[in-house]
Amino acid sequence: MATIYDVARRAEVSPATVSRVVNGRANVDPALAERVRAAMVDLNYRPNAVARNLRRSRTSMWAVIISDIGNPFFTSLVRGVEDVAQTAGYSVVLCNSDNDEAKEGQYVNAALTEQMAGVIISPTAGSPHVARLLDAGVPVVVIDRQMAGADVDTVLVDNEQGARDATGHLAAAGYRRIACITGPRGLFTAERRLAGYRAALDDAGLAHDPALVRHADFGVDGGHAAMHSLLAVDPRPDAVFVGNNLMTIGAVGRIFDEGVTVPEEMGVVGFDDVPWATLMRPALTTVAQPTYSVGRNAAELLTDRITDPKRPVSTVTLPTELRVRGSSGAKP
Amino acid sequence: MATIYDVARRAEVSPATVSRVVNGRANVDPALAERVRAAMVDLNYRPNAVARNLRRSRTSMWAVIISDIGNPFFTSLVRGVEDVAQTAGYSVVLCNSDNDEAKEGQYVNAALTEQMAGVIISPTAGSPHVARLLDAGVPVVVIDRQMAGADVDTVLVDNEQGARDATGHLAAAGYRRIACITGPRGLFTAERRLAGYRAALDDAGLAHDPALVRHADFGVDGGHAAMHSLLAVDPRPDAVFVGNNLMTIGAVGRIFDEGVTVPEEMGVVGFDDVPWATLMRPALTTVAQPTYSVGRNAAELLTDRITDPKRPVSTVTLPTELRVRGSSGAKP
DNA sequence: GTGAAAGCGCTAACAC
DNA sequence: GTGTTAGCGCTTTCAC
Repeated sequence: MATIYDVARRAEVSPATVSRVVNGRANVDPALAERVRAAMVDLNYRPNAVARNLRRSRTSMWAVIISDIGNPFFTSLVRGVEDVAQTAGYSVVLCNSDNDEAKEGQYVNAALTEQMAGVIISPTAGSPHVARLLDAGVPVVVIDRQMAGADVDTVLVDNEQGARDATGHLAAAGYRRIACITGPRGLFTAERRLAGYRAALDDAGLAHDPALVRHADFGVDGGHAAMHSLLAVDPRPDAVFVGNNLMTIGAVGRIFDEGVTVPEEMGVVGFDDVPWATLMRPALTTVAQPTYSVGRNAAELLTDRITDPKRPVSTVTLPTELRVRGSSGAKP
Repeated sequence: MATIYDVARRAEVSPATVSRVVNGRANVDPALAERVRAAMVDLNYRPNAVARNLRRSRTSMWAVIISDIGNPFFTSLVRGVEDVAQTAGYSVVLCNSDNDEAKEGQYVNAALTEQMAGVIISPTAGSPHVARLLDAGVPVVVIDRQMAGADVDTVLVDNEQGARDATGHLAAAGYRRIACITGPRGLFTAERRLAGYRAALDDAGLAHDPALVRHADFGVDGGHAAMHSLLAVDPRPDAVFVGNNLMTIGAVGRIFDEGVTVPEEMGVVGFDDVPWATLMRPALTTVAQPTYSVGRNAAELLTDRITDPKRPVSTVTLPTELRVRGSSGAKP
């Protein structure tokens, strides 16, 4: 691998001049610059980013640590981050923590030891790792979760309002015993969505029946099991608001297994829009999250934070959008 | 940030000794080692990976460059890679090329300048970038595509056999005018799947009707448009084999739009299993790919290549599995 | 406008 | 078993 010295020798200039050309500094004689460029091509020179990073003691990479690479939520989020990163001159590396605190810790270590320029993270519940990044002075933006008491830039979606819209829509369609399957107790998004569900019941003057609320694990099987137990409640719920996309798969699967009809016997609204929502029969009504915007906003907050580490932290909350389809069609 | 010299001073040893302790070398007096560890904790010392990488002139990161982060195919593939990487002591960073050759080029540049220890890549069609990695001596494993004439370790799934199984299954179920929607012309996986479709028609003694073959873009809209035009063919096809998961969404959507019934008027089999296959009514018959295994195998080939750069290249081809569900139910 | 030279933080000979 | 020392390849003062 050719080094900057090889190029300098061949172009008969000093390494400093090569460096200036490589980095597009002015103050280089055009003739010299041309010679340098020719030498770089001849030698197939490629700057060694590791050496540069060491010398500058900073890198141009961002780590995006997400909790589940399989969740469509993160797909367009990553695109939003990438689009901003690219114009700002950063590369994005994705790290998949799989909702596992230990794995998350490893990636945080990597971000720290690799001197990443910034980190965007959707932390696992009660994660101690965000604090470690903050302590080390690494610019951080948290997405999708609010860190209790942490002084950190954050991008959220309005989970409560989204859940309230969804549940309110079911109530308006005539459903009266509306159940809720939400995520694990104590998890930020799960609690907010549950709160929105409750608020909507109040709005509609419907009674709260604790027997109609389930906490599951945000996974397919959890949704399936929760729906199984809800269908055994007497009197049976006539609608269900499911608090994320994967649990919706499980819940709807269970509803079909039991031969219960949608939307006549059971209205369904899911949180998170998914590409296949229109493929279900009836098509699935969902609360769509502005995932691309979440990514963009997080990336913009990160560039701002990198530019000015002292600026006050801010939290951006983005609205959801209810997409009404057949699964919540008016109760006959 | 504390350096190795700070730790050495505090522990009253040399930097070399600290380095030995950090890297778990033997040959260090336990008492000294203890002092060093204490000093590291006191100073909250964290080794600077950039400096280490420069000195060793290698890193412990792998780049996994995938063509579409939104495709479920890559989800468990990444898990397979990560599981192997972790035990081998590597970190995995994901790069999303979005099937864009320019973006892929950027990530290849990053892998090169950042001195990545290895690269696993699903290249865009006709990508020149794999050759650049190879030329630079970077260990590379190609997945999902066969690079014409390139001397590179490769992990594939048996696209042709999978398509043949799918189409043969439709024929066996009694469908007679079986259409095919495959990917872009010249794309490796698209061509192999088309070849498998044709082989199955031969197996079943069915005629080849060129009017029943479509090339689309492996996206939802492409599948939708292709199905739209297939439904206008007279006589209409009575079944369709769709060459990837996203196009299947579009194609099935179109079939429903037209009020055509599945599986009675139109049998459907898709390539790539998806989590929501069982949610469709009827549930979707698919050709499942062993995605996790693809990831594991690629990672294992990569470690082998890193260990022994001179070993002959190998290609691993993994079998698919036909998952029969309702959408291909016997034609009445 | 250009070059000489000093490190960034670490590891690995080599000497003791 | 431990310390000294010389770089890894680059950027950046500081002279000129």
